[in-house]
Amino acid sequence: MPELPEVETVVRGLQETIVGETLIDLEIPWEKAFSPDDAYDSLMGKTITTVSRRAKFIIIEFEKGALVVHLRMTGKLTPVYPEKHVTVILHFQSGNALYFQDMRKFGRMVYTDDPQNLLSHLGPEPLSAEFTPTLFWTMLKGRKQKLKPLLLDQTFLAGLGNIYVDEALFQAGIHPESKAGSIPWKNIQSLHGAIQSILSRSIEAQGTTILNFSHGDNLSGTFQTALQVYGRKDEPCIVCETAIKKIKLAQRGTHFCPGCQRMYL
DNA sequence: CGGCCATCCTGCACGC
DNA sequence: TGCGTGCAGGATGGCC
Repeated sequence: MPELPEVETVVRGLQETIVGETLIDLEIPWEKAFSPDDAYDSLMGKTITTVSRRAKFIIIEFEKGALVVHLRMTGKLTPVYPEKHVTVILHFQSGNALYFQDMRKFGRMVYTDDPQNLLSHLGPEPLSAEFTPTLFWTMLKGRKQKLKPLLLDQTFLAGLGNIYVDEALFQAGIHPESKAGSIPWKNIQSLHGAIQSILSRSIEAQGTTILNFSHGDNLSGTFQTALQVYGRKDEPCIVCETAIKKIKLAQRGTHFCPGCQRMYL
């Protein structure tokens, strides 16, 4: 499933392939994937000027207006025609096309005149200069909820997904059920560092990073080898050999080491 | 406010 | 072998 680093990789690819393309047709085989349904006239004949990312959203900007895309679990944007699960197709004047393929059909593409406003509810970017340990401390201060659900809240911090939250909390030695406002300054610094290093290492590993854990899907690539708790239920912790525990937290599978990750209450 | 839950989807694992 | 059941998850919205 695409997390922030995968989305960043997709965006970098699109910057090379679709900027300058002019839209001449729009096909929507799966209607729920696209909104609003009267966007056709606004988009036709428009040329793509930039492609960027905000959290896990892809922003495809035209001369006027933008398509904002969220891949959710299984979405892909590809210039190569996929046989199955195509939800939206952009046809360009050049003869090229961009296919939105999405097996589970959770992904969405929205046309908007004002992408900034559409995404204004999002919290800070975890890799931005703005997101400092001091800011993180301010954000956590006084918060009473459990740490992991808060870290997954995109209005709190934008871009972290389930897998990387588990990994960051392990790396920082903090129990996912800790009370957010009770984390000591030193450990906030550790967590901040863990979040940034995991995300940036994963971006570096991009070409080969495939984090699709849904059951039988094979993990290929390099970053999987860096996963220390996610998907390792009952296996020994790589640090202390305690069996990795899996619980349900905020409706999400949550992996942690009871030996290494301390609970702050 | 915090913590639940359902919803959307499909493919795969598992048990019988 | 084959079938039914349950699980996985990002984000939103509703409920208590």
